[in-house]
Amino acid sequence: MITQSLPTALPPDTRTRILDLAEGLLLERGFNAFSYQHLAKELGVKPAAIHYHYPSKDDLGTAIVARQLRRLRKWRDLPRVADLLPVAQFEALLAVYDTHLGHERRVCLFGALAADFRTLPAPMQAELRTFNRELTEWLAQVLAVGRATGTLRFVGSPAAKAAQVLTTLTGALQVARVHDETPFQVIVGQLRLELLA
Amino acid sequence: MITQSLPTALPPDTRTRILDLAEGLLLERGFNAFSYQHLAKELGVKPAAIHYHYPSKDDLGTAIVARQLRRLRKWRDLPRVADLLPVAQFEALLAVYDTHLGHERRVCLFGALAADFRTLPAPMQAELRTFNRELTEWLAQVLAVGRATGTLRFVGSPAAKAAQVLTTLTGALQVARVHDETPFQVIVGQLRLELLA
DNA sequence: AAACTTACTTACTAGTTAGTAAGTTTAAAA
DNA sequence: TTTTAAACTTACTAACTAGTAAGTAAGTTT
Repeated sequence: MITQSLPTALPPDTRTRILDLAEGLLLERGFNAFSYQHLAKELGVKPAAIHYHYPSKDDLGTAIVARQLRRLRKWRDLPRVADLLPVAQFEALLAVYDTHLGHERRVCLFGALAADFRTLPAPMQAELRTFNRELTEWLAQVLAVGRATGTLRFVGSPAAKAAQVLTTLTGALQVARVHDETPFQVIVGQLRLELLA
Repeated sequence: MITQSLPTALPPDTRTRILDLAEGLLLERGFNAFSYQHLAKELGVKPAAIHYHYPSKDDLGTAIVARQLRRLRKWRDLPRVADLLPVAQFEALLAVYDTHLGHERRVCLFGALAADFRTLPAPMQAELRTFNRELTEWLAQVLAVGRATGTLRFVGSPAAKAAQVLTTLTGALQVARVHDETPFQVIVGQLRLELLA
């Protein structure tokens, strides 16, 4: 047996460890609920080390959103996603949201930042708008093809339905945080019931 | 013409002015984005005056949610709401969310607090859960009667549909904040299209 | 008139925040 | 071998945070 080595999972450097931890805290507790001190203590470095990699908290926040945007584009264009039939693409999207539940009931990026949106630095706002726009456009396309091929069923425009479905998923993760996983499963079940032809 | 005097709109006392301002800031910028200093400066009093009325920020936050819960119950039981037909009750609910758009594009209480939920004091968490549960139960009843009388149309259980619709409305106000009012109108239009028989 | 209450202000504490400047260690490059 | 650059630590600042304690002025009750 040959040792698997592509892609090699290198031990993440400090820069990445900061980003991972900050992203986790953002999605679990909100952007204003963690500080450079928290990050530093958890990572076993001094706060100034965080400033070395991300001079300001604005830079750190923007880096988090920018990375999520890169991930979205990469995921969307992956053959194992792009080549699926619309129904399977929709299920793949639901699986992503379902994953959040298993990770400390994280909300999605959009749901984590929307309420505090006006307190965010402008570059972060811009990245988040792009993130939401591209995801909505992708889903609209999936829905359009799905309806055209008779595997997905809905009334109205694909764009409107996409906006509605994504908004519902964002909210469903928030409800899961406030109560428990049950309402999330109920809401996703309702979405499937309505959409799958 | 007789001067209208019931209920008299007294100039609000400091206690109420604090609550009103804090609620506005909560819904416009998030719970962690305002301080006793902000409140005091805006109201022309000293921070200690706020502490006199609401000893801790936890107390203030809990008072905001508790008042919203009282308002919900009062609204729901108002004759001009309780006596409406289901379709009109649903439209009355949509009107409430629409009102938020006109007020600096405020999100709803639930949408403002869900992301930061774990950082909130326990009494605030409890009040918010009750708020969401009662609102969902109310809408489930409205939907059940609406479908039974043939004026509302949906598949699945009324409870599941109610959870889905409220979650969508919460998210729609958040999307409106991040982008503009357009996606909110699009999503609400989609809801009407699907639900109104 | 005396006692008490309400609604504050003044003055303070202790802790946290983001952020900076200067120095140190380590390893790679010239 | 010297130089250079990356990745930090140490030590600090200025501003802000919630919260407290003591005092005060005005009105209410007894």
